[in-house]
Amino acid sequence: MAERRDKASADHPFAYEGLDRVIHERARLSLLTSLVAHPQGLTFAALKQLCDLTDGNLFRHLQTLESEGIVSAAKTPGTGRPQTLVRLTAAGRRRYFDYLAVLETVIVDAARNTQLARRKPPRASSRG
Amino acid sequence: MAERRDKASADHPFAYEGLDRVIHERARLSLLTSLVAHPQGLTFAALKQLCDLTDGNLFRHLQTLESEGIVSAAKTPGTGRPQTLVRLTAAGRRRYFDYLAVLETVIVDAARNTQLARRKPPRASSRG
DNA sequence: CCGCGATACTTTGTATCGCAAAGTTCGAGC
DNA sequence: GCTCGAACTTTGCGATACAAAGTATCGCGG
Repeated sequence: MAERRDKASADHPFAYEGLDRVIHERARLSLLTSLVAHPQGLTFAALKQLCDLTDGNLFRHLQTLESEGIVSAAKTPGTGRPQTLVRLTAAGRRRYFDYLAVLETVIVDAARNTQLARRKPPRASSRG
Repeated sequence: MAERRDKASADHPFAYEGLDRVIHERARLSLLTSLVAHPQGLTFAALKQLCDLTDGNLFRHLQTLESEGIVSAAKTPGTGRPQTLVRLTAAGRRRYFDYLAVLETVIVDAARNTQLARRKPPRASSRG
């Protein structure tokens, strides 16, 4: 049941449509992996350092992620210098893990098919 | 020069600079995964079907991959309709697996860090 | 108090690149 | 011979990643 999208997968076994473009981008993948490791949130500067991004680059990607509801940016309301604290939302975390699952599929596919390939190409996907 | 990269990795643990932009693109990742599974090569039409790509799109990505020496495209020399047979080169296969290794690192990192995160966020602010 | 530099964030411009629609060539069928 | 269709190829548009430059605030020294 509920194999509607699997139908497409069956027709196009290597399409990997589940690879969200929003998350798949290297910089954003880095950011999200960082944030997963720090559920209490990370500052702008910390993210910049961890992911080796320039200011503008980081800002742009954070904007994208925030507009998608994947991260939330809260500015410290105190009188001191307002530092943005970036956190991963629940939906964002779920979406991230969903993406990771697809990545694992890619890796498993590659590994399994490589096994077959190394043994010998018996029949090259005759039917599916 | 190459050691500098490791140094950078140490400073920026989540940068994942090893994620080759050429391979990381979804369509090309699909193509390479397909080709890994079919060392005898695949035709233009087969790749189009497997990866669910349009003609122009497929052509463009094959161009990119070929110019990088990742795949080789050989046209059937027979008198019949010349069909391009695309194969993964040895260098391409190596590069692909190198990329996959980095992907695995991402997944492992995420999984490990998630373990810590799932235990519980002990204190909201890391440093006071 | 006022300038000076540093830090945190934002804006803007460019160059790249993914994507698909249209074009071209070749073979098969009528 | 002409048409239809499949296999490629070309072209143009739109999105976006990237970084350089700009703005605002804080802390320090005069």
